[in-house]
Amino acid sequence: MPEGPEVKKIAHTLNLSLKNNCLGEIWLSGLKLRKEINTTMLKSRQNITVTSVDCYGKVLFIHTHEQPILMAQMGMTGQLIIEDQRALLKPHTHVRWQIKNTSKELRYIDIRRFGLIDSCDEAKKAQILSKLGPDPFNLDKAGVAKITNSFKKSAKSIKEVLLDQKVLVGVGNIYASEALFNSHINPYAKACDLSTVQAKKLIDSVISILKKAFLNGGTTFSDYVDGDNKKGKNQQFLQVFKREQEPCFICHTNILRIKQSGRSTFFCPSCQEL
DNA sequence: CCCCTATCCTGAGGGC
DNA sequence: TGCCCTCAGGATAGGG
Repeated sequence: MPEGPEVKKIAHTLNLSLKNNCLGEIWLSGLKLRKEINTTMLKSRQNITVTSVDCYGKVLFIHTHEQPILMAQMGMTGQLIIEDQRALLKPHTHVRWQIKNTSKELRYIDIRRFGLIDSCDEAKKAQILSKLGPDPFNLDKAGVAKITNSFKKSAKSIKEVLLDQKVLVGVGNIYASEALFNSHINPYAKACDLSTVQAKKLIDSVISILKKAFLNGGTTFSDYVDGDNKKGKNQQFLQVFKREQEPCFICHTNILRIKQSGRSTFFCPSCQEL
């Protein structure tokens, strides 16, 4: 569910409430997520102080005084929230960490169980990051060149390439459609056919759209909430996503929905002519 | 190597 | 009311 801006917002809010706090007793539902949770590892992580929470793309890291680092991926419906110990448990709560010397706990909730709770040491983390593309939230010239180069090497549609976390991180199904609309690029266009100017414009659109989404607290359609259980506001500002058969805000042509690799893409056939 | 599909899950919503 | 279908913000294994 959450894309880059949402995960970044979760990391940001969790960092504020977890930093310098100690994760205490842990409770597990016992159900399997995308992969089996390593119970032994998690139990060995009890009574460890959190130093910071951050993320790279859609992967969230809870750093602690000792390794390994806790790692979370939210999949489609994952939530990582701080709640009062006595607050009613949401259905599908799978992991709870008591936060020592407070009345709060950290909870992982995941309806569809496509997420992951795992751990890694610094070496494994570096290995994971090395397989991922540049981060639009922190892009330098080399990063832009790397992304442009990936576009040039792919005959797949630009929409599909934007979703590939090896090309760049943080773009999911919502922001792929939004970025293509913003840069007037047709989602069917082959990535390798983009001109240098188009590629540059698209990368700029991705950066501004992800940053704006983060500042708006993320996009909430059904489940997404940040670490404080707060919904986002960015859904109010979407231009094409989930607007099938509604008029384009620019030219009033009806927005179309198509399928690419089994996933919906929304675009304006007039503003984004092939 | 690339490309495509099926798959992991639950729940909401539409048509009949 | 219920049943069956499609759809959903992600990522990966496995076949061709």
